[in-house]
Amino acid sequence: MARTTGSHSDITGPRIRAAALRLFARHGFAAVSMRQIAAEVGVQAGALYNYIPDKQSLLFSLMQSHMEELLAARAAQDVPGDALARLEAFVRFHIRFHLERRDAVFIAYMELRNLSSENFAAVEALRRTYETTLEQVLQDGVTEGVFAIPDIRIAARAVIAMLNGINTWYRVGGPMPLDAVEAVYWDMVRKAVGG
Amino acid sequence: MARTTGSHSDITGPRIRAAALRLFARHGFAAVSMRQIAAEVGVQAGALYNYIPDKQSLLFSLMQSHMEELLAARAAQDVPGDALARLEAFVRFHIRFHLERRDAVFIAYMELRNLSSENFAAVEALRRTYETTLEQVLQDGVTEGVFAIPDIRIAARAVIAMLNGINTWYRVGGPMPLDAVEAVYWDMVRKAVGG
DNA sequence: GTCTATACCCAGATAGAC
DNA sequence: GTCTATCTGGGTATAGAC
Repeated sequence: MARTTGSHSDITGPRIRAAALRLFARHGFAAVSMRQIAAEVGVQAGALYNYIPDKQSLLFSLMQSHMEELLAARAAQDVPGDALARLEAFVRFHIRFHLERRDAVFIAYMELRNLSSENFAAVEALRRTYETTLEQVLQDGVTEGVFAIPDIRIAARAVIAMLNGINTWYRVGGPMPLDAVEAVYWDMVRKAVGG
Repeated sequence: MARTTGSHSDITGPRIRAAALRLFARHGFAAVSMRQIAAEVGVQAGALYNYIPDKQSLLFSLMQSHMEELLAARAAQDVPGDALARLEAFVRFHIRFHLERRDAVFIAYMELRNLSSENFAAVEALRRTYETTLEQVLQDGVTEGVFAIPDIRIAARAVIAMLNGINTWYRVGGPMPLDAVEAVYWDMVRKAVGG
């Protein structure tokens, strides 16, 4: 018979993170209480502090993990090749990765102002690194003569902003297959950079 | 000599709205207290309730006003003409309007989940109406044969998302003139729709 | 219309028993 | 590692004097 009290260190930690991710995404960091998170996990509020030093560290940890997973996945995905193919791969990767992690993506964009300045700087550095991986592809394409882009940095931001917009309206299981979404956005991105 | 207490109904109301707009944009709706707003205005918290029924009505009112001003400005700006010119006008209008009202724009996009379902529906309808004014231009351009767009609705959303991204990085008074920003984004939008 | 005072409730975080 | 109990502070909103 299961104990209702005792040691659960290896499962409670991840469950706290999962519950916080869901609740922060749904209601916002400031609107979610530690007691709500604890209730979702099935422990008392005080028990959370065996796993996290405070609420804000929990937020930062969630954002940092998300960004690091994003960067790792991006690094594994960006294989050598011509710039046009690499840009298409970026677009499709970005769409899929971000649709698979809506909660984390939502938090990463909406809760930046709830980070301390040091934590903000750390997350911002990771975000900037991701942006740079796209800039590199765009720059290579310009060098190869296949892209026509007046401002690389702005173009990278514009592409990412455009793709991030998908999360606000696309519903998995809806009428439009993911492949079709990718194709439509890839068409627009390709044209926008003159490819 | 100025009274420190008494009647100020015609100035206190707007000051409450201005303070709330600024504080909500900076710290988030849930993180801002009525006491903070009152302190910013220079009254006690209880006095706020002479002007607003509750905190959420204040948020809704700010968002609704913003969207209505946006729609009014858009209606005044969209003059007849060829689709390419109207699209350029939309892009330049959207950029300028949104950069001039960063706080309201930020709130309108970030605080939707803090609205009651009725209030959310009202704001969403206004947002959708704005989106439709862009769709109309895109549709006209396709009909005229000057645009090549696989999906009008997605294209409109993509353009708006791309342009909204400007607010996250552009700083008025920074190294880049507004004209240059408009030109770069117009170049990308024009190409993206095949114009 | 604004004030003071307060009702009522919940927040984050900690202490010490088990 | 989790519990119960609690500290301390602050939240929205209202009541009634001025």
